[in-house]
Amino acid sequence: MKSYDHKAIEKKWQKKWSDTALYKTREDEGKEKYFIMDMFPYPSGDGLHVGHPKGYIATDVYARFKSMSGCNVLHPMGWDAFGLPAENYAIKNKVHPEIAVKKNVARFKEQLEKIGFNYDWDREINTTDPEFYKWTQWAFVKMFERGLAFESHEPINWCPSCKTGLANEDLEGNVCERCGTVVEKKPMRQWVLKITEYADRLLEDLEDLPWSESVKEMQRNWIGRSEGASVTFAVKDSDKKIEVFTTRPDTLFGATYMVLAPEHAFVSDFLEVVTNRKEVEVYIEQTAKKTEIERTAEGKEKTGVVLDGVYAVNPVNNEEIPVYLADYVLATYGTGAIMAVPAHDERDFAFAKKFNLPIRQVVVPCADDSNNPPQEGFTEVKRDTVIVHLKDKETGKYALLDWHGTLEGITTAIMGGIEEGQTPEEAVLAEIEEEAALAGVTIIKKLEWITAARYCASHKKENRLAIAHVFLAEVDSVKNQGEIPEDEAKKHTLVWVDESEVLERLIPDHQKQVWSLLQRDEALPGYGFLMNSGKFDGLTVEEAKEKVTKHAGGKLTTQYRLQDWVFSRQRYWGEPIPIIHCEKCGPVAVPEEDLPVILPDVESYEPTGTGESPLANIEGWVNTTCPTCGAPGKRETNTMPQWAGSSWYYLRYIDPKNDKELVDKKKEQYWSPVDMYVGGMEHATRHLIYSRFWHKVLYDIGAVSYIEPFQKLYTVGLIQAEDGRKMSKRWGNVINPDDVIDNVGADTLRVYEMFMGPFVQAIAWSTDHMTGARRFLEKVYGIKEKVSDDGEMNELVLHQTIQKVARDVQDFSFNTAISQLMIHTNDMEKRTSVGTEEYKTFLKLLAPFAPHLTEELWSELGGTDSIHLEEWPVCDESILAAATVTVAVQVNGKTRGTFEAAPDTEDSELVKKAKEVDGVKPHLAGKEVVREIVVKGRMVSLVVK
RNA sequence: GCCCGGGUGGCGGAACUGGUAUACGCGCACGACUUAAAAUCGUGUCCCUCACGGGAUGCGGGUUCGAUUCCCGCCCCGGGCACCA
Repeated sequence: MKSYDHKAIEKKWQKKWSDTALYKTREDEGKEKYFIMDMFPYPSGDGLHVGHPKGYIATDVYARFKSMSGCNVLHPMGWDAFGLPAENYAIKNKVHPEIAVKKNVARFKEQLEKIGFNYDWDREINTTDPEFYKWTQWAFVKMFERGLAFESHEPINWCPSCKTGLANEDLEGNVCERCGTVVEKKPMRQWVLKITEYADRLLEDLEDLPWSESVKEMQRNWIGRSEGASVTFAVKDSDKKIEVFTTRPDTLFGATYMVLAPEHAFVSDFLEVVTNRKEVEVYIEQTAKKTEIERTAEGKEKTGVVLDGVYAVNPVNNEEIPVYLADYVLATYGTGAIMAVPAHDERDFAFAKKFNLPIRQVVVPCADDSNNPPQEGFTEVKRDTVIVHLKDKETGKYALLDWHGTLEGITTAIMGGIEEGQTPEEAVLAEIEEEAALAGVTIIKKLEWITAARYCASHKKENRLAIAHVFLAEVDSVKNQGEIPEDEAKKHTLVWVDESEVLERLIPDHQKQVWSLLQRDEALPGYGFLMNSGKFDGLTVEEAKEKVTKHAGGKLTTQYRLQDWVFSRQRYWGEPIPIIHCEKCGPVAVPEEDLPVILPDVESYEPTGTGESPLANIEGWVNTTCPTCGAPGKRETNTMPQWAGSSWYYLRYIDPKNDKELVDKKKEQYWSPVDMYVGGMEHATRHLIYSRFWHKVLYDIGAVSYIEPFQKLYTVGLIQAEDGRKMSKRWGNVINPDDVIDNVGADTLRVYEMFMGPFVQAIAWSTDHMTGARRFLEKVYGIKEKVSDDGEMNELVLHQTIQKVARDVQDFSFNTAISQLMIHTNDMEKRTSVGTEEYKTFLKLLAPFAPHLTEELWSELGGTDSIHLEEWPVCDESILAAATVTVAVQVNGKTRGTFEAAPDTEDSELVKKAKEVDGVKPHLAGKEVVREIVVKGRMVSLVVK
């Protein structure tokens, strides 16, 4: 299916364009500015990601459109080509990182030019350029001076294969992202950035960003803010104290034991005191050996050991409770210690069951009956009641009551009040006797919780709070069922239903809840009011939180899941951390005038294997003098992670050659923030949080003028293999873009990738569907034959297309933009001739999508300059406004016909016309029109009786 | 388990702010051209019905003159976090 020679055309124009940027970065007066960025590498194999150029094509289309629309466009290339892939390549092929980067960039450029990507390459920067990383080091020094960068000796992840330390972002689960080896824990000195200090701002400023909800939500989860209280427990016969964090201070009275993280430092304080020291030490050792995978692979099965002889004192009631070590408590979150409330926490519940610890309910789950809600101003009355689910052993069915009269519509289990002097069990048997006339009943389970419901007894002007004791009972057979008394039968009908239907038949929420609790063996949900809590009984959970905290002498606090950012690597590669260690002064920042600290030449830049950076072996580099006191000092040999440069590189693109400051303030104010950032979902929680943090630090030190770096953010949907799986060399299902370009051309590839579906959505590649894109371009090419100056014009379709393509490209809805271009093409194809002006305008609209073909046709039509430097066509709104509209007519909500009308037709005239439409008349015959609704330019809706 | 996103023909998908559901493309069927095939062009293509008409946007209910769109309950798929107290 070859009707135009894509190879010749594409080659010709790529050559002509090679030294012309099709959208040069400009700062022309009076033009709108646009700063567009993407982060995807396109080249595949050899250490780079296997991928498709969808992201780049999209930003390219967008940039061309903006440029043609008269905007100043800044569109630099992404970052990944210079980062981790290059490093991997360097290590694997034993070449210097700088060479690896150069190779990658050259290749990157070549591949992008193949798909018609062509712009101002002079702005590019990369990590090996000291002029660039000087400013990364500069920012680090500023952080150090503000206490935001500090040293720490926490255990870190160690990859035994790469022989290097890894931060969380280098891991997938607990597996090294680069080599797939399971990592170990190893204590090591690290530089850490205090990102937690920015947690609240990172969270709050998220609100106003026009990002997709899912990315925002991921960041919120990642930061993981939770509000609660910190409470201190004294230790019996000791001056030690244990502080815990809890989100449920309202359940303090339910704490029946305490748990410490086994790896937590303060555990050793207790070793002297415990009477089972051996056992405790064994457990600590076992936990340390377990990898994180083992810990989670064991599921939620709880393990732990008691600290015999150690008791904590609950500050709310001075109760002495045992203390355990268990690995379900993490040393890294909160204080590394918890109070355990088994009645109201899943994990504590599971642990308590396994270790036979007491479970004390302190919150009664209480639901307001939505069918019969409590009324304002009624007297509050409390009743003790029983609810019993009765099972017929023979059939397996359960007894339910369908209520009549005032309770019509309600279906419940058998229930009733507990009379004076009755036990709940006696009440159960009595109710079954009364309501079901059954004897020979056995109670088989009593729910360990009590529950409650509030409802309104309107006839007595009472709000009732029913405290319910819940039971499960069985009857051998219903054969000897007696006569149900008349007064009971009047109130309700007894029905027997299958177990699977019980839940859906039960009507007030409380009844459903009771059934669910009876089925499950779980901790209780987190709403209701307090019990077993002394003077706080009866308060709601919300009311109690602050009051109980105060009573316990604790304070309300906030915790985050987000941890500080481990910012050092033991590698050659990367920006050296600009610190000098002096024996007298400690760690001292390298003065600004001595920046950048440049990587020395080195024979082997592979990891040393000892955990130290290869730089540590270069004595001439390591030994220096302290900038403060002049005494001998040693340089920091750790280097920064790849995230360092990528956290702010977008700012450097604005002003890549500046040697005076990070970025010129005026230029920064002009171009910032990035208007459109396109990347992958994998950046949602790491790169995008790190950049936001870095940017906010720069804002705080006055280097930039906006609090957020990126405005619109689009995450590109993955192109899956034709079989619906991920493209992977392992599966052999990879579609190589280079082959596609060879077969059908770069233009077809571009059109197809933009047309295949919504930009953000993951879609499977389909070579079949791609033929549609090729056919479309062939039609466009074919129409050229009938183009003439006096050819036929369809202004309406043309201007509709101008409008829709502009709007859709703006919204990144490339698929619908192309759809409209196809509609226009089909329209031109049906005509015998096409006017030159219309065709030329159409080509301009198509140009961003199919740059080579449109450039060729443009020049054939006499264009001397590039079509990509033309101006974007302007939509003539008056043509659209003057077009007649099709008005639909609905009768009682059903469409019965349509008619054509001028857009400015009066409402009354539209109604009159609507009533005369053929398909409508029979539906009006003999009926009265009671309502007429007119939606201008769209429809008339008639309601008849 | 918790949170987020989604469910529309045989397939990819479209539908402005509640206003003619199924645009555009792929596929399929029939026809034209051809000795023939491919390519191309034309016509048709949600389901039931000869028709009138009726029914369909995961399922059930609600609000509305009118619901893919809003509300309530459920099912399924995708993704994120996950012993985070």
